[in-house]
Amino acid sequence: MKLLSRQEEIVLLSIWRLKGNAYGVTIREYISEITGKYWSIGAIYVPLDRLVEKGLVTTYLGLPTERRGGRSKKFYEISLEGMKALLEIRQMQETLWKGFPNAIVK
Amino acid sequence: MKLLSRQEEIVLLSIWRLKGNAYGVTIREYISEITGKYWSIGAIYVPLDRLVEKGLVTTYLGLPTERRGGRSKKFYEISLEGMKALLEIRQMQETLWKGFPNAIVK
DNA sequence: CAATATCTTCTAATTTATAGAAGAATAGTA
DNA sequence: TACTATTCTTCTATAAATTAGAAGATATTG
Repeated sequence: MKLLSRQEEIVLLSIWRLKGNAYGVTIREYISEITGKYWSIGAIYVPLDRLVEKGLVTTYLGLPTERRGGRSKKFYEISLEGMKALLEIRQMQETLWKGFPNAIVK
Repeated sequence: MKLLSRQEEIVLLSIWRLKGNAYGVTIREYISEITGKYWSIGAIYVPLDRLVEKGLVTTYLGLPTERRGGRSKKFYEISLEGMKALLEIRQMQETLWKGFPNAIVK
């Protein structure tokens, strides 16, 4: 299996953390918050679509809520494959980062 | 500053771990070993060049050795900027991964 | 119905990643 | 010296991922 890209990792972990409330808008908000950077709409939906295509996440449509407006929310969930991909990348990261200092020592 | 890409992270950490012995060939070997995957020559040198261009690593040429063959080795070192970029990405990762399980629980 | 709000789809442009042929430099050997 | 084997990097082309945001869809409110 190919390694997860950076953006795939971030998006997957966001879905995991948002639990049953992971859809485009909340994922984008969460990622902006964590990274402190601006993320365009496409920067969220494009990798989401790819993750679905690869089978790392699944989706289901939400029902109308009491809040005004919007198409049906498209909720995302991590599949078993997605969890495995995350575990794999974490293992690699732990190997790579082992022993790396917590601050810059000159 | 933009986030490090996956490949930039891997390459930077490889340089860090290889200390004074980080040049194209050893970096490629190390990354293959860590990831268990095949990496083409370009997959190493292209991101290396970009890291130099961005100022995250510096280079110096090695002198001929007793071993046969080859152009001068081009050694790589992480710059202060590079270390900062690594610390930044690690902090983000720790936030993202916090609480993630060690195994898949159904 | 018009106005407003919330969400997703789509597509184009930019940046990264991936592959490997070609070229360069050095040492060994006849 | 000439030639062969070896080790490394440069270069360039293609594929894939990232990024941006206009458009369109759907819902509520007045």
